[in-house]
Amino acid sequence: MSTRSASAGDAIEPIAAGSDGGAAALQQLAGRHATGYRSVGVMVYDILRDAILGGALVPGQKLRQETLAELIGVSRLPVRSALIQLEADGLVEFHDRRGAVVKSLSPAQAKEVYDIRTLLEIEALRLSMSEMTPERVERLRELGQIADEQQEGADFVDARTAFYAELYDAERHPVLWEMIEQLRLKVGRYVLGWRLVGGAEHGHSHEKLIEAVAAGEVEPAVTVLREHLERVRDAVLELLDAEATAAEAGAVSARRSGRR
Amino acid sequence: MSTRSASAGDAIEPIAAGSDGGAAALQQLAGRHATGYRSVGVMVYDILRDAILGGALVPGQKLRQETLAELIGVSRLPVRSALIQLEADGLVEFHDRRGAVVKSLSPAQAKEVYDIRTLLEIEALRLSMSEMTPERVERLRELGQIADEQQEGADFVDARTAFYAELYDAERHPVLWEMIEQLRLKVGRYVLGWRLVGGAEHGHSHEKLIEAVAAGEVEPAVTVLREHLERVRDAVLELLDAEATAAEAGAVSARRSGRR
DNA sequence: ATCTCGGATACTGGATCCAAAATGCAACCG
DNA sequence: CGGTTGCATTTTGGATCCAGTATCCGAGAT
Repeated sequence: MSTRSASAGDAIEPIAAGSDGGAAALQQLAGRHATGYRSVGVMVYDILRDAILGGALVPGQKLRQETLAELIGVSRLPVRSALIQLEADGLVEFHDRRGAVVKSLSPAQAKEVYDIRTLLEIEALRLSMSEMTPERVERLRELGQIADEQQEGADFVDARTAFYAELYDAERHPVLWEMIEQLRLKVGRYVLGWRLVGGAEHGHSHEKLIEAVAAGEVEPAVTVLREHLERVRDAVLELLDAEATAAEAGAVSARRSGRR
Repeated sequence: MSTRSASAGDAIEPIAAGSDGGAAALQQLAGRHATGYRSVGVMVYDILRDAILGGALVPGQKLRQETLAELIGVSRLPVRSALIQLEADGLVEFHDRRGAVVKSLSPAQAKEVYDIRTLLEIEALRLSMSEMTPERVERLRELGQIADEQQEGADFVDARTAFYAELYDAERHPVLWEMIEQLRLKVGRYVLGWRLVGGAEHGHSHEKLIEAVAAGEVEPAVTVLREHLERVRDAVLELLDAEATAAEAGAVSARRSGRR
């Protein structure tokens, strides 16, 4: 039940989050998700996804199917299903016969993600504003309010998602919305980290955006959105650099203290 | 060959091509892919992907795991893996306890796909052209030549993919390239159908595009690309309309002939 | 003493087996 | 005669079991 046998495999672990590799956090996540799921596979998917996004499983960490299965309390099979889905989402990576690891994002890739998001989200905003209604503006205000109140990981993500789904009119543009969601997922883990550091004055741009949208002023709204994305992008890139240096330092200290 | 004859004969027929639902074509595909795969799961994925793109499995068709497993000659487990991956690609759709069906694209969604592709591919072209080299132009000419020679289903897709990967500098922009690939996959099945109907004068725009790229004329190249995508989009939308009406007629005839 | 080769161990990937849920048919009741 | 409910069949989804392969450690040879 515990992770005693896991110590053998920890040697390769490049970035050590904790000594347990996030096992405790993973079990807590499993507990939160335990209630009333239709299929175990998607439950495991949600758990692992939240674990990666929440930082319990860090980039580069190897994911042993049996360990994960035991921690969550299911068989290895739904774990495999979940890992396959996560691979398609770009969150984990399979090495041929050596299992799966949490995929890490290079700074260049992160920049790409935000540049594409800028392109797509501005397009989505333009399309959405061309068919804006007072009802949607009202709903947008509510959702923005809710989003700003949430502080915690999973709820925060959900609230923000709901807000942007309404802003971009996800109903009417499902493919575009799906693309945007995919990109947001790829950087989700880093955005959460950023939120914890310096996302306080964040709500202000939300408000400016909503007001521009409500007034029907397309170009100002686009500008606010673009600047917001650029600000987040720069923050994420900064955080990535910090992590890279930290990983370097961690590798050095691990080499010193670790097995020869 | 096998895929071509299958799609040529039954391309218009939307549901249940014959009574076997593309079983024969699927078995032949399985034979082609049978040699030397590292993992059975990805083999099944490739087979099913080619089957859907080639038209052997038509939109709306239900995919029974056991049937597919028997046809390909493997167990149900790798079939499940493949179906999960295909779901992530947006090619199939899971209904809760009722199995998977081949996803169909509504005309509105197809239009979305092409609008987003226009956005992304023009961006990719601009980025790529800002760092174009004579070597890449040369390679582009070769790949364009190869692509125009291929007529058959799978090779045709591969050749085109290689060409665009070089054109958009996929190496240097992996995320952007992945997005474009995803979108191309979603409409792949319809593009193949279109290719068979009226894609003859298609190579000409390729040449114009290459020449503009070689000359470093960005805006002309962008225009050629945009017009090309719009032309393909319109053709696909036309084909989708034709399929929709054919489906209607097919449903009527099936009702007349009496199902059981 | 170090490098290489061979065996043992452990992990992933696949197959078979089992249970749970949904659908369709049939029978019974209103 | 029609509707509703219950049972049986079908099919997905999960667990356990098995085999192939890669990694790691130790022993032997140079």
